[in-house]
Amino acid sequence: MNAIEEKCQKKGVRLTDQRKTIAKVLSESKAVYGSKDHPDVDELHKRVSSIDDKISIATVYRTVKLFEEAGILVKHDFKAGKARYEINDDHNHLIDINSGEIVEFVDKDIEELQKKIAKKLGYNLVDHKLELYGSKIKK
Amino acid sequence: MNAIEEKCQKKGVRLTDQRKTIAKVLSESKAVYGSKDHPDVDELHKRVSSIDDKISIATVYRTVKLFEEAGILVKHDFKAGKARYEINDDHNHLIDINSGEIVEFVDKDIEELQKKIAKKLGYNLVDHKLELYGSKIKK
DNA sequence: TTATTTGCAAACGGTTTGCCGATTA
DNA sequence: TAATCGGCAAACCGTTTGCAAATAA
Repeated sequence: MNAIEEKCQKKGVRLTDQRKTIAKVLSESKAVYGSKDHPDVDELHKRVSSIDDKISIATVYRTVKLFEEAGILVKHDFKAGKARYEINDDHNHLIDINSGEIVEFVDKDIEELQKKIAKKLGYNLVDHKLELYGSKIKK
Repeated sequence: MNAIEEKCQKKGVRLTDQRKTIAKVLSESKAVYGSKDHPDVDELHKRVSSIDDKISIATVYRTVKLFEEAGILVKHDFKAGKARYEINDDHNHLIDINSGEIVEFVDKDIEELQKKIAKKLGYNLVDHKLELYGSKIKK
């Protein structure tokens, strides 16, 4: 049983065959595709179909939304149009404006600074989204 | 002639009556609605229609895209579904998760930090998007 | 005059949903 | 068994686009 299935159980989310398959694909996503993997629903459906080709895209949509509401996945709209998903695990993204490649990073300092700024504005920081867009430095 | 019209001229964007009207609405947007104003296309169309009710929503879509490509407007997808626009002027957003209210802010420190992080990852920072989500601190 | 723009309505593309038979707990 | 889920296809909704008439330069 993978991490996603465990979280489902904890939250009382019914574990169907389809959901297990989707959870499996998501859990393996990073391992197989590296840290740049942020599949959209179509891509997920493709991967899922290679295991069970009877799973409809509607189910992928429903599951992905379910997992998001359960806090298992995060949804990104790097460029609106197609949402992309990845396992919830707090970090930020740097997007290569030329290749579209996504680099993940975490930075303690920026996190602290954000909290401080929110407080100054009279808010408790609940969530944040930081995306950097850059071009590769040539050596 | 407002700032948007000037930029259009500079960029060789043809100034039609419709575009002038939309530019006017956009220029006045902040003044009238305050810093929390980030209208979507529908809202823009409504405001524009009160001046000239023959302007179609297709034109608003086309114009808004045109202005964005000219660097006059920035497009936001705070929550995907409906894009929202505002005059291009670099700052960040804090979004009240309860009321949806948007607070704008700038912070030098965070800007510097972002540049540094990008560099460390091997990139030149071209653009960035920072959104904080918070809940009001009660006093 | 001539390239561009606009309004209209139809098309598009990602996402959601109603229905109903299938499945889970 | 009762509640929930999944497949299918149709609906949805924000956005884009082809076309012919109107307009800016």
